[in-house]
Amino acid sequence: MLAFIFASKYLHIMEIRRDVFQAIADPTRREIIRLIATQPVKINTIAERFDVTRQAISLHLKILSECGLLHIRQSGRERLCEAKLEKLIEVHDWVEQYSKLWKGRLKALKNFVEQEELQSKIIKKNKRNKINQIKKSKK
Amino acid sequence: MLAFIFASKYLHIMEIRRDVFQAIADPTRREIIRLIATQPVKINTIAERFDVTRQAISLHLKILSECGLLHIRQSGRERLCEAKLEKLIEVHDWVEQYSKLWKGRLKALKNFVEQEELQSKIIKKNKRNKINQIKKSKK
DNA sequence: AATTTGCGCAGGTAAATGCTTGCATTTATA
DNA sequence: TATAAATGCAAGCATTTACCTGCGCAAATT
Repeated sequence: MLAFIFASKYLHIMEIRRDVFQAIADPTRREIIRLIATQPVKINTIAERFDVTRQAISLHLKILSECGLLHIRQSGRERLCEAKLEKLIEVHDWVEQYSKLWKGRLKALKNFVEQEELQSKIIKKNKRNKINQIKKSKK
Repeated sequence: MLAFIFASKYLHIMEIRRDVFQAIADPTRREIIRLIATQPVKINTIAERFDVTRQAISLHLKILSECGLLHIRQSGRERLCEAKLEKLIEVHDWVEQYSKLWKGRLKALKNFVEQEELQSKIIKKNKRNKINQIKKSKK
């Protein structure tokens, strides 16, 4: 428990601020992942697709590489960037634990709404009966 | 196409820098989500669980709220934070499109490794036969 | 009515992020 | 061998982030 408090206090200092969640937070980096998802691509080719300098893209690639989302392979004077999509399992698993919760809730909500509808129908029916009774008694 | 280039150029200016990916990038915010995932919790109760000030936590809650991951409900002088986990669908779907790719690759890799093993066995077998032949001829 | 509790808001700081320009280095190629 | 191409590295800058302290205000509690 103490360790937990300690860890949470110094998390922003201790932790290498390069986890997968951090890496995919940036839209440019997500776009890079999309580009290299199916086949390895040269650094320059990636850079050409964006309107920022090659250096800026290089930095993004470094971040992605540092957190294990891609691997850079030297090939002559070129460098090929290959996606390591398995690293996304971390994110997948994290979301998955909550998807169970929200799916459960949606189901519960659906049941609730259906129950409400049923109740509302019964009330309406009773109301109609009462109105009919009043009408009858007026006659 | 032009629109895409334009969009990608000004993405970091145009975009409200508060998307779900950005929100879950911070470990403190992920921990907050964990705390309120199953039931609504008061702001102060959340803040007590961390070693930073209430104000810092309040800011995190604001960010989570702005991107739709939680809803703050006033209840007298208290404020209850309720998780809106459905918002994680965005992340879920994004990861899912790549999970298909990485699963496919792992399968391909498995096949490749199995093939390699088979090849290696055949080679070893051939080698063994040769050695035996040599041994035989020596005798 | 006075105090406590639960919060928001404003202003300030240090570090991180995202980008730039300029220069060095290695490897193909004319 | 000179040159072009593909890249890395370093220094600098604006913006954002993740904190902090201090203050104010309204709803409960005493």
